Amino acid sequence: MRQKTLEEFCKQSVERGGYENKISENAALELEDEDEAYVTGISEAANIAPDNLPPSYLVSVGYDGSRGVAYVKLFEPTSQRIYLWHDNTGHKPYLLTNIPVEELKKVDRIAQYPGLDHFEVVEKYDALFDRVIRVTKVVAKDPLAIGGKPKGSLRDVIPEVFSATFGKNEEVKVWEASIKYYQCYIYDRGLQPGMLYTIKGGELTPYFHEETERNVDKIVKHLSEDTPSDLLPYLETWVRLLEYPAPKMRRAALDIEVYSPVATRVPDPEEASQPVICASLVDSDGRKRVLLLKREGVEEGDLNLPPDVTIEFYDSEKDLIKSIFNALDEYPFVITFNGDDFDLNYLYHRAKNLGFSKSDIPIEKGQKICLLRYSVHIDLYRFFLNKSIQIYAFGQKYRNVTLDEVARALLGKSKITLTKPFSELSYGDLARYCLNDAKITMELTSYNNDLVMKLLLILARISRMPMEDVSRQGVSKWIRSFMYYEHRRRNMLIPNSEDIIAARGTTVTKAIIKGKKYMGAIVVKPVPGVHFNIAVMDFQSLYPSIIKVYNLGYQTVRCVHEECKDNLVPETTHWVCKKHRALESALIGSLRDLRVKWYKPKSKDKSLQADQREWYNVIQSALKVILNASYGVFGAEIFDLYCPPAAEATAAIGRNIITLTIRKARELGIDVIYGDTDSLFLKNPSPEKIKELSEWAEKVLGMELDIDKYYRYAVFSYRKKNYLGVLDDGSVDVKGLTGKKRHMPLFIKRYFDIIEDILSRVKTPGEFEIAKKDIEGIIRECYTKLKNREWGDINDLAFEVVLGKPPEAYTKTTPQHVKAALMLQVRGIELKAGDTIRFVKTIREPFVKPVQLASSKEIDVDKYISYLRSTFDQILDALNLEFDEIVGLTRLERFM
DNA sequence: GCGGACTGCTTACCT
DNA sequence: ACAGGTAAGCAGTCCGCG
Repeated sequence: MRQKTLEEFCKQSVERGGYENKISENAALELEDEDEAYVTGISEAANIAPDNLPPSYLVSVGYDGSRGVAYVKLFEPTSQRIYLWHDNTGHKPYLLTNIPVEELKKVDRIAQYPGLDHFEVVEKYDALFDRVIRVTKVVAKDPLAIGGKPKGSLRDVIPEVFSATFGKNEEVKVWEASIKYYQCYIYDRGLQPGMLYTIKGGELTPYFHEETERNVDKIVKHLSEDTPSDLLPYLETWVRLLEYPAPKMRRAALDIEVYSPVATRVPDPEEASQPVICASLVDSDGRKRVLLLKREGVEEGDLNLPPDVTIEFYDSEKDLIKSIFNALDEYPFVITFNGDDFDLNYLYHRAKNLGFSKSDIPIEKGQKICLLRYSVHIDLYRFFLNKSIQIYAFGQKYRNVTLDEVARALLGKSKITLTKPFSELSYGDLARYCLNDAKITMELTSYNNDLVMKLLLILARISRMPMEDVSRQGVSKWIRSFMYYEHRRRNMLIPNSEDIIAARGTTVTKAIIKGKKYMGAIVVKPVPGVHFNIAVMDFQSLYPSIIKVYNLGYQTVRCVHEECKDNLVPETTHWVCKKHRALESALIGSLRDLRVKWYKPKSKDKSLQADQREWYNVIQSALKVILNASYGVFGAEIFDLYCPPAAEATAAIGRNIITLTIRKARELGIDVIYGDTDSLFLKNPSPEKIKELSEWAEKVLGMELDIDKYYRYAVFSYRKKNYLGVLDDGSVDVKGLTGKKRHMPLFIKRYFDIIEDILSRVKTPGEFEIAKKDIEGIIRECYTKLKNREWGDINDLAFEVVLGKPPEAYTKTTPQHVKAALMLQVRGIELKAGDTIRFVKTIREPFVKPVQLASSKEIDVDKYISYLRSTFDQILDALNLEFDEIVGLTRLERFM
């Protein structure tokens, strides 16, 4: 019998659109006419996964407190529904300790502990000391007995009881007691979030798709030649996780508006004292609903919304909220922008205030998050706030994480600007505003062929985390999670952070920057001037490569074996194990190889179909996000496998590699113009020389050194991290130059852009001389305009600087933007960390003013001219031009 | 009391 | 709440100065 292809699943789901639940959906629609008791959402029984459930994606795992077991959420792509499956294997939470069972049994506080289940003796591999140890597994009836109770869970009680008596010879140890129970469940059962499962005889059973499996084999085989053989099993695991396609994920975006008596105040969701007056639901099938609360004295306004929008009026707020709740139960995925903090939080408390019973509220409120009982809630605010996502997945396209700015950057759409407070809006205006928010929220998950949803799925797979968690947590948690998973898979003890520090010590090099822990990368002093024909070479993911090739990890750096101590890391006193492969090295190394050798090339492979290429591009971006952070986490205290010597060794080897490579290049007679961390800028190298250098790197260093790009020419001053390069197609890379920085006044930026444009047209050294004259002219023009105070809009002179903390928190110094911020605050404008302050330079104390308060007369022209000078000097230096000479001419001219 | 040399703080950037 | 290195500008401090 032929299996359906996964694409067929997905297509089918689109066609049938998940309309299997017509009954409850209609019930929700008919609410208005019902006088009866509320129709509740789907009953839980309807959501229990039946036997032989069609292949379904495991999207979430949690703990059901009332049943005292773990549960999983399975997303069935044909019906587009979520099914729940509760654990029936008897898995229980536990911790590990070095206190023997007999000792534990002697103490009533432990032996009689209410939540205690039983003790076991287990063996674990202790990677820090390369030995197998016997530890006690303390098994509990519920997760709170292990950790998290304010009064003292077992993880606190055990050290408390034994530290006095036991502490003389050996320290009391408790391990693995701070892992969330549902993560523990994922690890122990080897579950793969984001992958396919079915239910067989009541058991949660992985589902393998033959065609995809064959594909996995093919890819692994293809890559097996140049992968170290011990990494092959890792490669295969990753490839399987990445190759299974993503389903179509039916979802609704929700946005609510709340009445507010004070126009400038957003009502506090914890109090929820004001009514919900509007809600919008926009779903992935294009359905759009606006739910409005009827209120006294509200104008109708223009209620002519597009024909695909359904407007529903509710006499009672309770009915309106009930209607929202029904939808929340229906959709497998619910999308919000800041729903954790506001929308769902507000609805939760508002429903409670209105007397909803617990079972009528589908929202499960945590400390800082809001989850849903039968769906997966994705709060896009949390996801887009993630720095790694912001930088590496979206290339810094947005800066501030607001719905408006993210939507502008990614979709080219924006929020509707309101001229009146919510309380004064007509139904029509309110509906339009709210609907627009829900629409762009939805679109943030659907643009680029559901990029964001696919990214979340892939990240859930790699990290082994529920989709809810992966969307809310940072990259260090993702990395920790897949590393913990691997510990459990290999029956390795997960060390405590202090165990790693105690066993491996700290760093031995001195950082260049005060306050940093160890020395980082090398930046080569550039050769100033204009250089034609520059080849930029770089090492493909240098740090992950080093971790792979040099076997770095907490287990291997400064290992316990005498015989490894001669395997030294350059410039340090650290050595690396020669006997065992570090877990980090295996996991990160295999991920790196996959990205470099498979997913990145495939994402650009024109012989593939567009949607396949797109899918591979999602995968390679996800890998990029993780790989980019993989070295950093070693050196981050907040990372649970923090290992400073491992981070230091990575950077030290990196310095060694770039240094050796520069030396080799020079030996080959190539001029190295510049280099930073993992890159080399080579002047006019012949293809043969490039090849030779690359082969040398491969052979001697075991590193892949490739051409990244060619610059027609590049402009360097003496400054590091500061250059301009013109590519063959005339596009320009500007790196680090002040004229491009975010905070610079638009007036200066505009002239900088003109110069950039002039430079982009230069093709030959000859053309350069003409360009120079043009540049001089532009600078003169800019200077004259300033001198004559002809800047037009004063806003164009504003510096835009972001507050790193609230204005009051600057105690050591008061920078200029803070001075301006304080002036605004005096006027009753509240400011917080992350707000951008727009200010101009003025002639009188304190020499700054927020633009809003400044007039053109008080502008300090000389200050701006000195900024002009320093900004353009970065380019003029390289062109052998002098700012003063250029503008001096004009002064002469003016006197003549 | 004031200017110059210096250090420190802060932001924005690069890899 | 991944790392360190660099540029730039301003704030604040110290020291010398008969």
